[in-house]
Amino acid sequence: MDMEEQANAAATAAREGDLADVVARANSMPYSAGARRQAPPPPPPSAAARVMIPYEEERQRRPANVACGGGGGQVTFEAPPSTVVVDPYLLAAAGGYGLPQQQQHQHQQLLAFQISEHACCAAADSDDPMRISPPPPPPPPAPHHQMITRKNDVRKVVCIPAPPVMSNRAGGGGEVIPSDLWAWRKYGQKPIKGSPYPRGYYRCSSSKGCLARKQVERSRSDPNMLVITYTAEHNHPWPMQRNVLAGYARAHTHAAAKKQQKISSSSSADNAASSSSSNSFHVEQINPICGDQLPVSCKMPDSTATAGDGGGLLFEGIQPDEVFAELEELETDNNPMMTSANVYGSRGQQLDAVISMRFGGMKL
DNA sequence: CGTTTTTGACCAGCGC
DNA sequence: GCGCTGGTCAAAAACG
Repeated sequence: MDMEEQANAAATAAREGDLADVVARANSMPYSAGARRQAPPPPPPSAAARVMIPYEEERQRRPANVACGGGGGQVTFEAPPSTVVVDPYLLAAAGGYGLPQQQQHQHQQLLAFQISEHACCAAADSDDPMRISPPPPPPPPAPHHQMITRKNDVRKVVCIPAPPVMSNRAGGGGEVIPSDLWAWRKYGQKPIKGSPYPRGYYRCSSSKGCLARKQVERSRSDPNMLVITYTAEHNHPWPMQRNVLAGYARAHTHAAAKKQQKISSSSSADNAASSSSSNSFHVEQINPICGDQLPVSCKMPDSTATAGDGGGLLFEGIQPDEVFAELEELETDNNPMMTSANVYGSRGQQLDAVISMRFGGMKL
């Protein structure tokens, strides 16, 4: 299935006011303006998808049972049970922190998609699902079968639908990523051999001394998927207050961004949708623990898009559970496939958009 | 002033 | 040992 077509279709439907499609539309929206100086845009996705990468060999040997919904086609393969772990910081990244305990628990259930050892990204990278599902015969374990850092750090890999490649987009060679609740600061970017897309390196800036890092890159074979690799853990439960304005706007207030904002403002409905969708993303996921295919719409807060996210501004003036309740009502009323446990607002701005969707007479 | 992004340079792990 | 590659550092520039 052509994910780009699907994204476009979703975007079109979203403009018509359907909530589910609005959420889906988030996937196709640019998340932020990156920075100015940038590498030339990556080659067309189609070309990238055909690139045979060094990881292919390893991928074919990989056992598994974890499916990764790629916004379209899903690839199922096996993953070592031990790798299926729900990480606190990942849960927080998905909105787990700050929620009532019961909701956190529910959230954790829904977020049991965390897949370590790049199982998910392997699926995302795969340009030939049939090669993986049904799984190939169990291969002999490779010495470095798992995508582990050279320092033997355990990594957790999460695949999320990515915005379409924007040729004029700045930030990581056109890379535009959704952020989670944490504050990330980009500290490096490298072109990766075999991939037309650069990899961005981020570290947690919410707290000094936090070792948490993440790497963000587009899937080699599926540009519509972002592969986010988390390394190390946060040593703090919640993004701390900080001055997010300094430097932050750099990635958001460039002429191009402003220009685009101007254009998009022509439609108020469109505007509301974009202000909301541009701050969230949606994950079609499968619970790897029970193996059940539980499509979960996980609308994660995206405070700011790229690394400079305003973790410290979370739930500004609005209680999380308050919004949660609203969203629960909203979702159960309009989209049984979505649950309140996986829909969040992270900032006043985003929540305003969400709430306006709820009360603004917008068709949902 | 504090923070961020960008980017070239540097360092370390791995394979040959 | 050497080269390749990935990961990190740090200076410069920019922003509110």
